[in-house]
Amino acid sequence: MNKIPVSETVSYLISRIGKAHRNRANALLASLNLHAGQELLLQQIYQQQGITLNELTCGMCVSAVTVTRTVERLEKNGFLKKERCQSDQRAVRVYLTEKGARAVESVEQKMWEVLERETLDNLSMEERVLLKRLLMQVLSNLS
Amino acid sequence: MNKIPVSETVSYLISRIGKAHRNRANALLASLNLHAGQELLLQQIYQQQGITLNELTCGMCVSAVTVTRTVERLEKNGFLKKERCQSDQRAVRVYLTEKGARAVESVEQKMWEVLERETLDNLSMEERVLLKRLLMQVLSNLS
DNA sequence: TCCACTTGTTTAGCTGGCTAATTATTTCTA
DNA sequence: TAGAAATAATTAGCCAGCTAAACAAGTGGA
Repeated sequence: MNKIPVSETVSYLISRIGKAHRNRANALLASLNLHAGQELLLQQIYQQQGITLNELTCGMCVSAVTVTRTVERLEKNGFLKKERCQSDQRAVRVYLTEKGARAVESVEQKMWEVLERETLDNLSMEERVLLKRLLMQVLSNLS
Repeated sequence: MNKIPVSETVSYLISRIGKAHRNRANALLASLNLHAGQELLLQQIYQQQGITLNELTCGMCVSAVTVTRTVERLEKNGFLKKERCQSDQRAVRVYLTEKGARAVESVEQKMWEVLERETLDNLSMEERVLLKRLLMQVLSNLS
């Protein structure tokens, strides 16, 4: 039962990769005046205009508080508009503005594609497929 | 050149895993009144009593500001003590208190081992070795 | 119908991360 | 040796995440 040091564990690797990956995403988003958390949210609204905050909360695996505040800042910066739901006055629906829609469209080019290319650099096709399969199992383990 | 949706990329998987992993680490640390960022810092001090804030900054791949504030909070909660360096009055050296040392020792049992076991659940030995190798390449790509 | 419960959102207050700018000290160099 | 440059830490102010607690609106049952 010879223990391996923490710095040699897969868990430690994951925490380092998570940070490096987020840092890189933020750097790529900086030119669009967006942050990583904001981008995922805009993307969801892009796919479903009029989505409610509660639906955003579920879809992003993030607390409702975080959604409220992120939406608030994105509205202040002109990326989206809020509107209270007619049929259920508790709920708030959000819609992308033109600025918001343009941002989502250019992010795919400027961030996700670059990030994916950089992440998978130096890996063969077989290794990429394998990595994806293993990571899906890890995500399932942690969820 | 048929594009795959963002939600099918390895990058997206990594961001989801990063969050799930951090959440699980925080949950395991909660009983010790620690957060994930604080633990890594205490661990470094444990390995090198009297380490300076600047050395901590380099070792953790984190900004100097974050180190200053995390150290401040950990000192307030009695996990460590600060002391100005004699030979270089600019630098600050930090030392674990007994409480801090006990915390580091129990974290290894209560967090890292559990986290590693959960992370690698349902993977064979060969898959674990492979996953580690692939993740080391990814980390290298992103650093 | 009215009260209890559930649901959607928000407020308050915390940690963790960042950049930019400031302060204090050391080091280097003209 | 005096002044410029580099280094270590801090302050101010931002975004992202969280829990706990409050509030408002809908739902259901006695």
